[in-house]
Amino acid sequence: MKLNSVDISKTASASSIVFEALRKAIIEGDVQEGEPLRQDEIAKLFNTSRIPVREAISRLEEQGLVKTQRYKGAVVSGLSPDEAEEIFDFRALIEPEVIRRAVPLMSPETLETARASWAAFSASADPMSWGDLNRDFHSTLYRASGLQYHLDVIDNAMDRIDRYLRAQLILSNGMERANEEHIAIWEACLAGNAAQAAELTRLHITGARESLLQNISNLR
Amino acid sequence: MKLNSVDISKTASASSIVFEALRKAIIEGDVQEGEPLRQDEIAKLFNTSRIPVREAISRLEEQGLVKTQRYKGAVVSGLSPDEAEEIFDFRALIEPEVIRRAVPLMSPETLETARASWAAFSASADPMSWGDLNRDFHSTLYRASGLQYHLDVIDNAMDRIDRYLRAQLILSNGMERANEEHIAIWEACLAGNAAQAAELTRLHITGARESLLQNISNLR
DNA sequence: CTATTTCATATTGGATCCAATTTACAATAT
DNA sequence: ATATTGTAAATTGGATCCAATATGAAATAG
Repeated sequence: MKLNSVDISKTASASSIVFEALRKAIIEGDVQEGEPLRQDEIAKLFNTSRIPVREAISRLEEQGLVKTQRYKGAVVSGLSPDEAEEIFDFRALIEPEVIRRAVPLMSPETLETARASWAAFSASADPMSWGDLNRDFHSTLYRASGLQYHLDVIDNAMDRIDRYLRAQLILSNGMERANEEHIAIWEACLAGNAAQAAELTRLHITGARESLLQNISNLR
Repeated sequence: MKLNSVDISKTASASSIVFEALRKAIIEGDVQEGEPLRQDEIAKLFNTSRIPVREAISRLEEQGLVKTQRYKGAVVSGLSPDEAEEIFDFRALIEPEVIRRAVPLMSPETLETARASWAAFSASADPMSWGDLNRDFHSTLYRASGLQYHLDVIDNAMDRIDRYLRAQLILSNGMERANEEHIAIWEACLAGNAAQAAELTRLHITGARESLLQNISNLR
């Protein structure tokens, strides 16, 4: 029998749909930090009951994206400058190592996909899409490493600072600079120079950190 | 007014109690990998309804400790040798850096607490407590860094391999070796030699990884 | 006897209802 | 007027009930 099949067991539950939507809204800054998440309100928005909403919120808390207090509810958690700096330090430690191990494993398809990402990033005039394209570029390269745990951890770290990174891309010509650095990283990957790709990635991250810290007063 | 007060808002909800208990049972290996978590059964054990159990399970899934399939339920997730190796690699990357930054910040109290941990570890004849004392020793030292995000990430990584680490301590005289290495790390910290503490920590982790990989067939 | 098809049971996902707690505000006393 | 107390609305945590799905055994057709 020939037939386009989908694995029904993988269809999303209400709670995952709510979780993904809230996660996206939080990391993109659509709900401000400190803003409370009202279960009833969210349940109505998704035309569901509060049960899946509560499951979604407890998952968000486990990811560090919200903080809850008993009988008071959940608020979107923000980051102090120190906390943001710490997460940039963390990324600067782990991402260079991941790309270093990824370079020898990169297929032509990987490099082509990454090239398409930075090309789209470079060409896009829409600041709202910069964040996504930036993440696509890096995660495409990292994925070649096959280091799933590292990738998950990086994703969580990115989620926590996504808002600040987007702000940083808009401010202070961050986007132009990121673009040049992306091209340099990509060329190092293409050349198979793992050490250089790692070092450029490290500088890319510490550079973004410095730029963000300088601008942090503007963001508050 | 003078009165021994407790912050009632911090009293645990049913779902956190269930979450903590399941987490402990899983990382210590009291529930085997692959074993299903029946909501009803757990709810009865804790004399509660399935609602807090489900919240607990969804949090465990977010931590990677269980995997759930829609309408089929949750099973304790195991690690392939490759996955375990990856997590050791991850630890070998991040923990040396954390201790390196912690050393200059260690107070006499920190060093004393850590000393007490390795002394208890060294003196304990009970294999079941080795895992806890081992974690206490390292986390006491790491905590001095004040790097909360790093500490959280390390805790998650430790949770994922805790079972294997415990097994490894029992097998192949892992405990004696760990003990000697703990003392060496502690002495480097006492001497304020951050670089050495970092390198010894790295060797401590990669050594445990090698030993575990050699024994991994025995564990399955 | 084997393969397929009911069909009953077990289990999970979600909706609705109730209890516990917080919050905002009016009422009261000093 | 100000501080305290009482009260009602809002909100969350949990229990119970119902619906959707999976599982496994009995029934049935070949």
